[in-house]
Amino acid sequence: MEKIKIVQRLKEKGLKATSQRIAVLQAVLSLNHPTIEQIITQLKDEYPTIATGTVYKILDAFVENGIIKRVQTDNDHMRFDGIMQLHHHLYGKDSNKIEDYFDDELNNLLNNYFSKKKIPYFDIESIRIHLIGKFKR
Amino acid sequence: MEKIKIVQRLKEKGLKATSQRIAVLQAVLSLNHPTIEQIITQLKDEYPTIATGTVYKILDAFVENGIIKRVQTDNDHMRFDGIMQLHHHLYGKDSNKIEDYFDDELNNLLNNYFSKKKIPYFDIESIRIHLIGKFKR
DNA sequence: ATTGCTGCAAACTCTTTGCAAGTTC
DNA sequence: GAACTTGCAAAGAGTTTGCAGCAAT
Repeated sequence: MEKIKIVQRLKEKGLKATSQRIAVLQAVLSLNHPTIEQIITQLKDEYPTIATGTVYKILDAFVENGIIKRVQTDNDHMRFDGIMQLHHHLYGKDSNKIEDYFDDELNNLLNNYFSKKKIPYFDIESIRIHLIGKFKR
Repeated sequence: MEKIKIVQRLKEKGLKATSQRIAVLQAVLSLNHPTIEQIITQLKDEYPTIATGTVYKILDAFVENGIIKRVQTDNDHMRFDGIMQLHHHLYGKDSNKIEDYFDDELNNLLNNYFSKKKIPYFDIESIRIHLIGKFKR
């Protein structure tokens, strides 16, 4: 994504477009569900002075403002996802890999299903599928 | 669950049925996706001498042996689930609540769907739905 | 008796916080 | 210039580890 769009994405939410934020958002978008560590590693080349605490603060601000999302994991460290469009995830059982999975047919199927079968005590806002299995080589 | 079945569940996996393990498993089964803290709180009454590190070790052993599962969360602390039967989860958006959701009709629908629509580079072993929304009061 | 488990406390790792100095609008 | 953001370093929280003593089989 070009820098101009990144800046836009920040300003839309009322966040100041500092060079650190731009770099962090670029990193999240270019990496695949990265941990903080991976983000910092990626940044250090072009931005060796960035502070760990700053990266945490930036990512928190992004999540709060709906610019990125946290990825759910069993346990390991925080991971982030810059794709805000509805999608699902493939979780590699042995590898630590998480891949995006887009499937509108599936989304329709599920929306249909849950529009008929209501859960009495719960209002669904979004539906996410976790497909757990193995990536083929 | 009665104590005898708990002991069975441990011995089946080759784990010694210590009183600490029995108490931890009972706690996980009686609580709703508890954190470690909740488990320890529950245990302290009847078992005030149990050590935090021991609880961590016990839970790890349980997960490794398929006696319980970890629950995925955005970020907060480890949570555990003693129900091994296939089921899904409702995540309260504001509350921190996670509830179980059983739905065989849904399971069939999804199994059907994915038996037709293969993902070329991925072998699905299990499908879990996360329904994110709000619990009605 | 053997093997495995617990309790404890110290060590680790990741994450959060506070504040002065620096930037953006 | 006002308001916000960064860097830094220290503190916090949760989790892991090692080992001597203890318990289960």
